[in-house]
Amino acid sequence: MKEKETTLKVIAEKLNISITTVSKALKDYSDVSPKTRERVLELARELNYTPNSFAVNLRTKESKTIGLIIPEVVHHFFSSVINGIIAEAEKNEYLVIILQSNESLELEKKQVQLLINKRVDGIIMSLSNESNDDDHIREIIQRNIPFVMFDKISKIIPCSKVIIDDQKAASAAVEHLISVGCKKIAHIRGPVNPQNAIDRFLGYKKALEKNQIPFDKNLVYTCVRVSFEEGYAFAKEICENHPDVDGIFVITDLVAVGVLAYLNEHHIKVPEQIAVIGFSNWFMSQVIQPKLSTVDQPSYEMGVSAFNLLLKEIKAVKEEQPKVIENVVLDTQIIVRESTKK
Amino acid sequence: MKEKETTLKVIAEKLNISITTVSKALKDYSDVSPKTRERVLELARELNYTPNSFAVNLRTKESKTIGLIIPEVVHHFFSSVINGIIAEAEKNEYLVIILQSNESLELEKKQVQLLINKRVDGIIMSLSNESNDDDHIREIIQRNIPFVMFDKISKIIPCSKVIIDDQKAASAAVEHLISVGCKKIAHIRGPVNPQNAIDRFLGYKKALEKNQIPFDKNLVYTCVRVSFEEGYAFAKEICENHPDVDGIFVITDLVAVGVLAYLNEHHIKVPEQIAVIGFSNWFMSQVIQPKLSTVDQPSYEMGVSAFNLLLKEIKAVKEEQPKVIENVVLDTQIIVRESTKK
DNA sequence: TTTATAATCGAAAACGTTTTCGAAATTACC
DNA sequence: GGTAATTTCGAAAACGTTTTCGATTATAAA
Repeated sequence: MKEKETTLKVIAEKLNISITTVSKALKDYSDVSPKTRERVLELARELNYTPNSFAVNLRTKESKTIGLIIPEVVHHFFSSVINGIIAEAEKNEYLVIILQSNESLELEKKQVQLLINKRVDGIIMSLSNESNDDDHIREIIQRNIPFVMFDKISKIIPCSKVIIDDQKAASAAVEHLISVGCKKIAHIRGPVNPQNAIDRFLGYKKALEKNQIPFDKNLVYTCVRVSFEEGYAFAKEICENHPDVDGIFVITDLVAVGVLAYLNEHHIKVPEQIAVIGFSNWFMSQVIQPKLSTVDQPSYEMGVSAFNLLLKEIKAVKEEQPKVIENVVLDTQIIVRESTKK
Repeated sequence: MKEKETTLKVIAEKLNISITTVSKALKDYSDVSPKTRERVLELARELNYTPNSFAVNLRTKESKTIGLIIPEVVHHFFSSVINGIIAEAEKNEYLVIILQSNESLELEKKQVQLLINKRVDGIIMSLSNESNDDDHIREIIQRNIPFVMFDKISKIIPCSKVIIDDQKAASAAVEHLISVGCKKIAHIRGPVNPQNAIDRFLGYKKALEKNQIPFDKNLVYTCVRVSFEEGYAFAKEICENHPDVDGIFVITDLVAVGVLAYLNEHHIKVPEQIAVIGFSNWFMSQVIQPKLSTVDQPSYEMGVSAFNLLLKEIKAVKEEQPKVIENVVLDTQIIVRESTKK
């Protein structure tokens, strides 16, 4: 036999008072006498009462749950962001539903629909490489659902964003290569679509210009999958076709590690013959040989501020205040390790 | 002015039919005429109707949402498991709320409560290192909430589990070290509490016995935080106090990478002087120097079967069938790389 | 004692859906 | 035409909570 759930009703019946009073007692309303409040609290504790969140959701029209869509979970950067988001969410008594788009626009669209249908209180998102300012994103805005983008954003969508200054960071990385004596610097860039790949490429170009190094489009290699293997393959191409390249700026550490693997295997000295700098400061980068120089991106903090921006929007929407769009740009930092220490 | 939500009621009013009929039309009940069904479907599409999940949850007493508690998100193994779980969940139209215990029992307890209060349809969990068969776990069982444990499990909790045979896998790893000629093998083990650390230790011991190598408790080092730094420090201790050790079996790759870092820095040849084998096959292991031998643990598949076990339980509970406890033991595989290839 | 004020309570509606069961309308059959 | 069988519909209850507003009771003031 199943014991029945403890609801306001059973408490009310046992105490011979109304459901209303029970509810008020539990929520510290002022119009319930200390005596009855005490009796209610005690019985509630005894019967292990927990409010039925389904009913609360329906009544209050909020679920204290947010949705998070990211391209990949198994990814040092993204899992760190997740970490920041769920930590901050928990502090504020929010739960986080995580979905993974696998870099597929189609999946991403489905997932946005899922979250809208679930009526989450807000959505945090980093776009897939295929995605830009598409209808599904616009629908979120249109429905006035609190919405924050981070990292892989779309510039033209009007919403709060948490990013780094990719262009500036990339410039700094390339200037670091120049400062250690590199004269001919290749760039292994990310896919054509994502804004941060574009910005890092622009940063690369700008740093060259600033230092009177001619830009050569043949020295730019474009990743499709942003993988270890691509790094390996492009390193091979660079060495075979441009033996005078003495520095490589790579879109992200994972790819840079592929580059190092090729260079190591072919006994090309890093950094003496070719200096390499990555991006994102994956954990891996500090344990490989040679240790990889990189750009540190505050991933955990990104998660924290993305959640806090979202929370602000959630509150604003609840109080029917006008929406405030806020952009947070977090600082990056060049981490110099062996791969550029000439 | 806010346009009001599309509900069954507004559709019903516009078509001058009852809410009941609208609901039935949308859910393909047989007792609604093709004509009215068509009218309903069309208007629903036009008004972009999506059922209010809060109301559905309340009515059906299920939310198509499960909870997942793990010790750490930023962890190659766990993020792979997450990947498997949310992929499989999505196929079955479930969403996943993820919580991170940070290896803290106290946090874990809070989170279990959170999920119970949220009334998720089921819970998947990997215990924190501090946790064992505690009250909060028992409460899940007691409330008859579908529940599956994986990886870090408690042997005495009666519930479905997805694990590997840690003891067997550890034995195989140690026997592999023996097969390449190691005579004196140290073990850097995990914390005292978790079952898998215990089992791997037992596997280590058993492999020694089987090969007539005397067990020496001084060659066993116990991690507390299971970190890179501990690997580094224990490697130092081993080299300084037991210079004749020629093989090390390490609880997990992260720690093993710390070991390799120390050995590399001190020009101790791996595997010639000391062979090293890790556990879990983190991505990192194939890109460091020397490439790390390890035990491959099918993390993605673990996630998939954990979800499927949970789904079975959810269905069983819904149909009020007796609970079936099922244990899935997945295969592991020794991956031989440079760190043991003598 | 009467009246006014404050403290305490509860009825009822609402949130939006699902489902049961009976009523009404249509069709089939003779 | 009437009756029976079938199709189509809708009223209403239920899920469990929150909140408004009016009613009742106890206390204070006159």
